[in-house]
Amino acid sequence: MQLTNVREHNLGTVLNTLASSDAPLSRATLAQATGLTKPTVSRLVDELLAAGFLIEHAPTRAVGAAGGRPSVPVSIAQAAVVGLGASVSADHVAVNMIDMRRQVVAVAETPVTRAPTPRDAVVLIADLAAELLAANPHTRTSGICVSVPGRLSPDGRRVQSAPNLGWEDAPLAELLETAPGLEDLDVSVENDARLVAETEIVNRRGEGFVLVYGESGIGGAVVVDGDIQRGANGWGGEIGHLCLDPRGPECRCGRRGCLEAYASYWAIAQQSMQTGSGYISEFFTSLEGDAREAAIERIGSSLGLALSQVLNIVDLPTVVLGGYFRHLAADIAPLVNAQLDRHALAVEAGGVRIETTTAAARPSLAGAALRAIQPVFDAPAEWIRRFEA
Amino acid sequence: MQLTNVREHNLGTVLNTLASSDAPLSRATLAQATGLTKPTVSRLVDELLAAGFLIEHAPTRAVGAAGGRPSVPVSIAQAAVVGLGASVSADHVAVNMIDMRRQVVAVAETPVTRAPTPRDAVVLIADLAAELLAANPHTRTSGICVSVPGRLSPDGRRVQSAPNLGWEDAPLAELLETAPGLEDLDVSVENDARLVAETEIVNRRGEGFVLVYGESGIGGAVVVDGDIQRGANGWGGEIGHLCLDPRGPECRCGRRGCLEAYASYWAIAQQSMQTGSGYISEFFTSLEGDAREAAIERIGSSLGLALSQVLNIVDLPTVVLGGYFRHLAADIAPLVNAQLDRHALAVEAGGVRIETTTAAARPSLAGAALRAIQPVFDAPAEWIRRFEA
DNA sequence: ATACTAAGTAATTATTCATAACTAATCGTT
DNA sequence: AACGATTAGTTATGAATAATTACTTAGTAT
Repeated sequence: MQLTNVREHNLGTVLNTLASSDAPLSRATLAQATGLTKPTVSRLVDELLAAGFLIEHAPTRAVGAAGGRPSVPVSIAQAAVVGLGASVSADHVAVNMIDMRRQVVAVAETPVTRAPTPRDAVVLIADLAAELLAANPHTRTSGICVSVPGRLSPDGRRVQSAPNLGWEDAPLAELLETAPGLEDLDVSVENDARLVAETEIVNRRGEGFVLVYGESGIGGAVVVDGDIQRGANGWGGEIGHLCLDPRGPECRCGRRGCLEAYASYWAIAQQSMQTGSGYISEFFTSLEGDAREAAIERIGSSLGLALSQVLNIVDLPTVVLGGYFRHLAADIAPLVNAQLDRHALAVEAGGVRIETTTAAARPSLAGAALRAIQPVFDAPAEWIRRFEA
Repeated sequence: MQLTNVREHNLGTVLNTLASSDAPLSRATLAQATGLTKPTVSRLVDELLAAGFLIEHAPTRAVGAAGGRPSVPVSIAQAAVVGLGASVSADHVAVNMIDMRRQVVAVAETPVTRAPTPRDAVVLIADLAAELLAANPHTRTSGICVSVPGRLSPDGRRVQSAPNLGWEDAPLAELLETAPGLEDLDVSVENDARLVAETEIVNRRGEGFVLVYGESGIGGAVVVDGDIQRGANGWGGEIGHLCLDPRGPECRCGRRGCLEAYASYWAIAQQSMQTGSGYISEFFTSLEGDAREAAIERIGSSLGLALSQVLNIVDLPTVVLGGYFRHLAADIAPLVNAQLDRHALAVEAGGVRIETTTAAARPSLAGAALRAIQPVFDAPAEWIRRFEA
């Protein structure tokens, strides 16, 4: 432990404590929450105020007590720093901007007629980013994170495969770093399901969960203590290819009996003999009658079995349904629960809650921007230095 | 981060760096390995030397270089502190002693004719511990950890159920703490499979793995970055009750198609119509001909399928087979690999290594003692104070 | 002998948080 | 209105720790 890191660590603690609090907090409350002493917190808060990362509010009188000096609540300043998120899909490219309150302040989008090449996608992203930055001229920007519906290399610099975009081994991080207008930004790339998980981590304040995300395929993430489990090759949480039955239906991946072969968009479309309009969520809302019944049954029970397996291995209290599973949640939850009751150990103890993603719209885009700005919370001193220079 | 903790942290870093090195290290090497400066390391090493936690060796000349002052290697002193491990099973109670080199220095054992009650087990453990401590009078002891073949409460103080011992909701930690002779020791209780994992963590230097441990049931552990994943209710890594087939054979736990219902001792014994001598490893070595073939086939393929599921969720590079699986490893490995090839994503990238537990004998007992002494490595300053007082 | 190299030590400095005492601001009671 | 009680926040001082810099030590190579 370098002594230099202690202040960095403590500044981060203060900032993160404020970030995960709904209301502004006083220095005294912060001291109690962080375990640091009042003078220490005072110093740290002053430093963050000077950097423009925090703002002071009007003094408020003590809560229920008899007297006492009014406290001066501080909270995170919106405009101090922003992060950019981007997402690429077969029909549009979008970029958004998030402030340090973790609220989206701007979105820009370009529709495309067919899936862009990696190079085209980067150009579109750079243009949209420039547009957003021009419209908000006085902000300092930490970085940009791009959400991709596909699998990444373990180092996160290449997109190994994104079937929906037709990408194979695309050096996306490198393209982004050299794109005009993005030179000064920290660049990262991440899988869309993982970024939905990032949004959930923020909204759930670090409690562990298993995310299942239905889009073109079925993605997922396992989150323990606020950290996404990546594993040795970056495939941690790839719930879509859990084997439910070795003699089950064939999957796109060439294996047999994967969850995707039961509960994915293409599997259900195939099963119900419908072509699908191309828009996944529309497809599911368009299903009616017996076809809908059958799809619900198939999705609910296969998902329940897969989740039983996941929960027996990682033992987490919450399952979060995202993507089109979110829209079907009310219908599939009883079926999922029935399977969990039958197969999951965790049900005997604390039980398992089935919930849906908390973000209203574009959770992976929101997650991308969150990922872009998170470093500022983790190492404020470094960013204070960078923005001064 | 309290400033007080910095030294504690750095002492721990130095001690753990030395512990995970085969050879003694010089102060200069330690400085490089830990990222601390030479003067700082010098101070920390001197402190640990004064406490008797380290010893200096004779100076050795520089390795391949042209000249230079000879370095003075230091290494961990064996006798500084010992930890006690204990294990309880249906036919014996054992206690061992491990030094800070993490080597077993003494073992004592009492056979029993039938499974002891919790109270009797504690008496036997305390007697054996007293015996070992009396035979090694000049050592300071950190604590004792007891290995139990059963499921613990989330706080680790009660044995919720241990079918082999006939225990139900036994307050083992409390009984141990009040046992005569153990008053001054830190007491803990842990599941046997988890303690086998603890041994593997030490021997594998923190690389992640999945452990499958076959004894009376099938236990397991998932280890990521040197940490055993426990989960919300303490059931993380309970691979034995993964569901391989919802319509599969009935399991002891009341569910259907659990791995245990295919690959456990009792399932195989049932299948092969043999009574079993009572000793599990003897049972498997006694199997011959078709019965053995069938058992291998059944164990290998079910284990392979279960491991495929685990690895798709946690994506780790190594599977470690323990307990009776260890003895069958050569035979079942091809079958396991065949299933992994068919169902596990990880095989496509780095591949998965199938290995066996590294400890020669009694891995759970060794793990118990390791667990007992580990706190000394993590917070040396605290123990230096405790031993001074 | 001399130069060179690397290990380890010593003295000083800088950074940081902890402690304790103090000031500030408000409420309630007398 | 005066006073005490209460809580927030600041100031001054102190203690702990690692970083920096320069130095000494003990060898090898020429």
